[in-house]
Order: sequence, then structure tokens, then C-alpha cells
Amino acid sequence: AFELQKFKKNDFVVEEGKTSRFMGFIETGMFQYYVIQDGEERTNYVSIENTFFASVLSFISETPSLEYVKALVDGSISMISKTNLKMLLNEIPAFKDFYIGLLEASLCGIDASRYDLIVLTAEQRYEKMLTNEPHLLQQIPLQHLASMLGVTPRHLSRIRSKIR
Amino acid sequence: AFELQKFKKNDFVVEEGKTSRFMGFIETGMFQYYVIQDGEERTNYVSIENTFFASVLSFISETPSLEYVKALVDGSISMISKTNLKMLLNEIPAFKDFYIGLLEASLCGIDASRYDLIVLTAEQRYEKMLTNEPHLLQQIPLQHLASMLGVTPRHLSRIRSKIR
DNA sequence: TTCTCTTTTAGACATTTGTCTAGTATAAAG
DNA sequence: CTTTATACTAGACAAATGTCTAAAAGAGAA
Repeated sequence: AFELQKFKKNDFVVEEGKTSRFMGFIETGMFQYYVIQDGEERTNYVSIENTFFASVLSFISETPSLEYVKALVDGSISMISKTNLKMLLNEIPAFKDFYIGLLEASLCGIDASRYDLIVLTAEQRYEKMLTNEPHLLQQIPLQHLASMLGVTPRHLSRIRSKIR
Repeated sequence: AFELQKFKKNDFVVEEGKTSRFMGFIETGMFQYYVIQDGEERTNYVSIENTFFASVLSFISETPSLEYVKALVDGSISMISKTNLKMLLNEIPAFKDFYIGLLEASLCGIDASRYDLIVLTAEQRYEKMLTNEPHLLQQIPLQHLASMLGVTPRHLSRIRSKIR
């Protein structure tokens, strides 16, 4: 039910206004989730290989996506359509448990992330990323990391020069 | 499998350090999710009647809670233990679908909320709450609303006086 | 009513963060 | 090698937000 889909740099996986009917597992590459606001990109997240892919709201509620997802470099995602997902869920009982586990893990991750945005300062969030997800720092351009941390590139640069 | 549990004002539903083995549905009342940082409460969320209750990370991963959940007024929650939840999931196929729906809805909600924290200014978040969740404004003390919005009470006061 | 406790507002000032701009470095392209 | 584009850093200033403090306004309790 899964199918490997390849993307070249700057290809769109999801476009604003179009319903995203696929989820998947990122085999290679780096994908940027963002919205356009006042003509500017605001990055929500950048996900990398060996993580799950989905434009959550659009995929789950089958409504037009509010966000874009774009390949930052060439990459590939093992994709499953919503139709096939439903089919697997109905036909294979164990797959339901797998899907539940996936949803639970996503929920925990995003809940923790939301806490950090409210509870921690930008500097603390950067330090946490530094210790917990150092691989992101090596792979993801700083301008996007800044947005993920909820600050401008200018400010992230300040934080980095202060810490170093 | 559900059991109505009553709480008096300032009772703890979940305490930091203790694993929370229940989830539920809030029948009445108002419950504050927060962490203590540098001796101060940082509110993540306040949930009210007719919504689901769970200290997500602790309940799902069965680890000690990082947060407190406290009743802000007298209230009651229809609670189900993790043990009973597992039992229902195993014995009633349709319950699995219900649980999947619950997880999906939670994921969408928290994803949108995280976007707002990154993409919108504090003022925009307040205005959004004003139009989308006006009932929260009437029920939840401003000091907690401020924390949910990711700002200090002082600043929320400024935003309110500016908008009015 | 009066008293006390809690919530909300707000002034003054400090800190954080954003905007605008430019410079430097690095890498890719011709 | 030169040229161009992109990423990163940083100065100067402005705007947003936090801290500290106090006063006003409400809500209960005696």
C-alpha cells in the first residue's frame, strides 16, 4: 500500500489550498512545513529522514491544507494514500494498533514542543535543541531552525554568538 | 469502565512526579495544566467542561508527569483508567475507532495551536481566541489565559486595553 | 456593612526580540 | 578564475514583552 515518491529540491509535497491525501515515512531528504503570512514564509517545522510525514490537519480532516510542504533538497518519501490507509486499518487489526501508536507518539512530541514554546525562552529552546537534536543543527539551514524555534534568523544569530 | 470523580477547588488531578493513569471527559469545572519553573507556575492550558482530559505524555507513555493539573473550581471528570481503556480497546472493535478519532482530533487541535504560537503575535493570538473561543474568556481567569497565550498577565492587560 | 483576599489594571523601566541594512563568507555557475 | 546567488553574521534602532510595584476593582467571609 506504500509507494516511494521522489522529490527534487524545491518540489512541493503539499500546497496551500489543496487537500493532502497522503501520509508517509521520509526515506531521504529534508522537508519544510511553512505558511505564507504577509508574503513571508513562516516555518513551522523541518522534518528529516527516518521520521513520519503528514500535513496533519489536511490529511486527517480532509480539508484544504493551510500550509506548504517543500523539499529543501532532493529526497524521497514512502507514501500511503488516505484511501489505502483506511483499507489497511479495516482489514488488518494489528495495523490499527500501529496507527494508534503513531498518533500517540505524535501527540506526545507535539505536546512537549508546545510546552517548550510557552515555558522556555528562545535561548533555552535553542540549548535544548543543541543537546536533544544536534543532528538537526548540522542538517537544517539556520534560517529555518530560527523559525522552528519561533524567532527570526537575526535573533538566532544573536543567541548563537552569546552561547558560543 | 468510566467512573465519575469529583474535585474541589485546588484539588490536584495530576501531580508532577507521579504517573497519571487516567484520562476522561470533563463534566463540570475548569482544570489548569501547568509546570513549576523557578518557583513559578507556567500554565500550558486550562480546559473546561465538555472537553477531554488527559495529562498526555504521562498517560500515554506511562512515565512520571512533568506537569500539575489542578481544579480551579469545584468540578467533576468522568474518568477511565489506562487498564480499563486497554481492556475496552481490546474487547470492543468500535472503541478503537473512537479512540483513533479522539487522538486525531487532539493532534489537529494541538498542531494548530503550535502553529499559532510560532506564526502569530500575542495580539493576534488573543484576537483569535476572542473570535474562536469567546467562552474561554468569560470563564478562565485572565492570569491563566495570559499564560496559555504565552505572555505575562501584564502584557495581556496591555493587549486588552489596546484592542478595546 | 466592613474586612480581607484575589483579580485586574497600569506606570516606569529593563530586557528581549524584530526590522532594516550591510558586510562577509561560502558555494555554485559560467 | 570571475561572477552570481545564497547563507550567515552583525550594527543601529524600533517595537514587543517582561519585571517590579502599586493602586483600583471585585468577590467572599465575618
